[in-house]
Amino acid sequence: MTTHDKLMEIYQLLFDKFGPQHWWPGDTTIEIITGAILTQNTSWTNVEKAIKKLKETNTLSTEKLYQLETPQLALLIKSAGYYNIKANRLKNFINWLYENYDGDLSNLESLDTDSFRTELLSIKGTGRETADSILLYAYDRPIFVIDAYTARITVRHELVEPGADYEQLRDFFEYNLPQDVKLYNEFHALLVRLGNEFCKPKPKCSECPLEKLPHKLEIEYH
DNA sequence: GACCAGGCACATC
DNA sequence: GATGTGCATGGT
Repeated sequence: MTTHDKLMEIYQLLFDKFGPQHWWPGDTTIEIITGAILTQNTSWTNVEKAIKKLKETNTLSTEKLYQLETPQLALLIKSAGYYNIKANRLKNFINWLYENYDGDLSNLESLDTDSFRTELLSIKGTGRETADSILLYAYDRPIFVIDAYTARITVRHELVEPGADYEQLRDFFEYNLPQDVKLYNEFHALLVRLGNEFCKPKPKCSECPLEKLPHKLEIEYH
């Protein structure tokens, strides 16, 4: 059995169990980007409250976010946690957009994926997962997003070595799967769903849809 | 009350 | 390059 087959078996089990996840859970490009920054090390339910607040106050647009003072923005996104840092990070992105791309998110569409990723990573507060989430979920680029759940699941199932870093994990998925935006989108969303419900630090393997696949529990991702 | 959550930058060695 | 720390709310 090839690694590709193992990954597709996992994908099929997850899809059969959970069905389509309809990611990213947001309508507009700026909503996806905002969500990607706000969800850093934070549960989505907390982010939802912050997004709701931004919508209620009509501030979830590039123009309004650009006009808002950082302390005002921090208050609006309070429920997402780390709100001072995240207000700065969101402003960093918006300021970068205005300084380099005329404040227009559609001007980013013409970038090739490699330069796009490099540029995103140059913004303070936009790390690899945030950049890759924006590339895949806001701009349909074939980048496989890695997060703590994805790392934990693949390590526990002994698909990668413990201690594999972000780029090694991303290479692993992209090398062993076809370059398919729809697949990357759904697969990562399903892995997060699995992580949320079963593959916790203290796992619930007896109810897990991957229960019958080989796995170990003592391995943890860092 | 402890533990966890869809990271990231920065300091220090 | 590897490791440790601050950042903070809200659900279980």
